[in-house]
Amino acid sequence: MFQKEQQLIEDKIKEFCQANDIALAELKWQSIPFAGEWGFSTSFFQTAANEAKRGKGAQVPVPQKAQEIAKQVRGQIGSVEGIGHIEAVKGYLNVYFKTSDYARRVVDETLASGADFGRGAPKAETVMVEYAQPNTHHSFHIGHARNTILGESLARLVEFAGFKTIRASYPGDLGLGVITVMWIYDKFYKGQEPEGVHERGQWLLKLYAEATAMLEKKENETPEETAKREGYEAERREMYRKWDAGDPSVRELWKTTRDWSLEELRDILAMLDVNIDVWFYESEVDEPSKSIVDELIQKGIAEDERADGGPVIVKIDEKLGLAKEKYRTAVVLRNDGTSLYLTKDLALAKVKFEQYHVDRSIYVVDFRQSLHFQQAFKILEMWGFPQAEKCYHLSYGYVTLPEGAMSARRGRVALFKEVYAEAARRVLAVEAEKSGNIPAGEREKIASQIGLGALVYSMLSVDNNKDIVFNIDEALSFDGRTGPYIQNAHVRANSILKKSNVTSQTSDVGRSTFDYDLTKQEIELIEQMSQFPQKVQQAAEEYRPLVMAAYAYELANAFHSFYHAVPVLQTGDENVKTARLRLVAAAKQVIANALRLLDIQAPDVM
RNA sequence: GCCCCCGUAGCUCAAUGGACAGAGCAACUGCCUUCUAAGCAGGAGGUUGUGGGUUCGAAUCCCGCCGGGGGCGCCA
Repeated sequence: MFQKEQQLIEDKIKEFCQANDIALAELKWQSIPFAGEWGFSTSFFQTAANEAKRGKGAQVPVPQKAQEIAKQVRGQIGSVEGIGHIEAVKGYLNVYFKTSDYARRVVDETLASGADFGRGAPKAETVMVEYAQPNTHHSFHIGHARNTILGESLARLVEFAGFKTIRASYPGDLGLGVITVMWIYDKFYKGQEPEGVHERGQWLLKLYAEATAMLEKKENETPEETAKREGYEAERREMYRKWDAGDPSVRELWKTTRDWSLEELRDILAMLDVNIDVWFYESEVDEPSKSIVDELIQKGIAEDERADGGPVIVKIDEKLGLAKEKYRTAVVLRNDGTSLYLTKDLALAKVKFEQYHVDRSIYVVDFRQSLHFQQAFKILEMWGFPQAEKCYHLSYGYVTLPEGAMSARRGRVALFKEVYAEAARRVLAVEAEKSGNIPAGEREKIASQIGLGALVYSMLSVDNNKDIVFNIDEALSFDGRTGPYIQNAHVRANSILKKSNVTSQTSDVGRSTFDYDLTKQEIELIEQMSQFPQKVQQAAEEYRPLVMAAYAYELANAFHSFYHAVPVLQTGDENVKTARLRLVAAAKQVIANALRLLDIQAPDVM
């Protein structure tokens, strides 16, 4: 936001150092950690170290030398438009803005840009973010929710940072797990169908758990039990074979049950305000992936061991001549000719780049699949796929329950839908006592916004590579560093504006000059607001919604402090009141923008 | 055996080469006849798992060790 001044000073520093034969290191600008005044700073430690290496002032310790240089530089800069004063402290050069100018610029720019405040300049690249890849014939649990929330927030960040963005979902609609559910349904539950989208979806999960129990080898099985289990297993394999061969009745059963799951998935994505642009399905890349395997065999990359009862494999390490195992050997086709997860990802990459013309492809998938993606991307490279290096696996930690890993087979899962309902229930209980003024009809909607805000924030305020132990009381907490805390700041800002008959949309409350003595709370708030654009870029570049989540809290925190300490409507001075109203409108806007990037709703009342 | 991730306050997490390692929760002290107390203000809490190394400077980078988790030929 203040590149012009920064550039000007940078030029002056360079000029000075050149004239005085000082080996200036690259200038890294950062904000000054102390609150109270705005500015930016740079240090001269590296430059001082450079000088020491050249034998100049070798006796002087680096920090002291850095301070000397900072002092000299400071003396040379003179006055710069918009800059109040400049200090040399502890080896740093601190450049301070004129308070009233800075405040006015931040507030004016925020109100002028509105929902676009912080948006990055358009960039030429198109980025595809693939997330929301639950398996069908299961139900959507809290682990899928983390994946979806992370992917959605990332997509919003990348898009807002200026990239053309395509959101892709890739449900796993085939494989042994899917067939397992179909097998038990066909054998024991044929014709049954629970009422309700979610009931039906969740029922399939129960069938899966039941089927797995039947098919699992038990200790101390009687010969009869073993025979029965082996019979079931043969039936399941046979069904898979029939699916693969395109048997009409099996395909029909598959289509029906698959739709049940997909309906549930679409409903959940709507709750999360996720709008997928492109739907890929494993079943659609199944056939194309097999021809890729043929090609791999022809090119001598893959080895076909099917004649000896083996699968088709790629000995990646061996082909690359690696001494240590790294990529290992990957199976790309079963001995019965059916494809695998890995096989399908080869075909999917091709579709993404060739059909959708993306420049970069991000796969949001938990860290346990790291080897899978390393293998997939490496095989693509060996195959001669030029965009292999543009594929990036965004790995994140997985979600477990306090009692251990979630397990669909054991029926030990925290279903998203149930957590969501519980969240809304808890908010409603709080609303009953605190929000008497909200009409009953509106309360429910707000309750789900706040409840979801808590849940979403708890997922995004942990860095990607950290596992989450899902504790419902912590995830749905409304106090402290939480989603509702940030939403509440938005609500309070709105409350002031409402009482003054000003909204952020009609921000026309007259011009303001901020030429009075600003309180430290106002200064801190404006400081936070001004950082939003760079936080957007950082979060998008690092693929880390956490950066935005942490920022949103800091911003809300600054607003709450301001709200408490600084009167707005009660201010006597009209000029001050006008300026503060504009500040509140601007702050509300930035909070809303930040929440939007986190896929959290910003209600006006709560 | 090989590879990946994690280890920071009692607990959950920030800080990714720079200024005194910061928040929240829990516990403690104050603040609602004043724009919503889902809030604010304050004190307390640390040998950043451990031993070396690189650097003017390391929670951060490199090597070793310890502890926890995950992955490693026909699951997804």
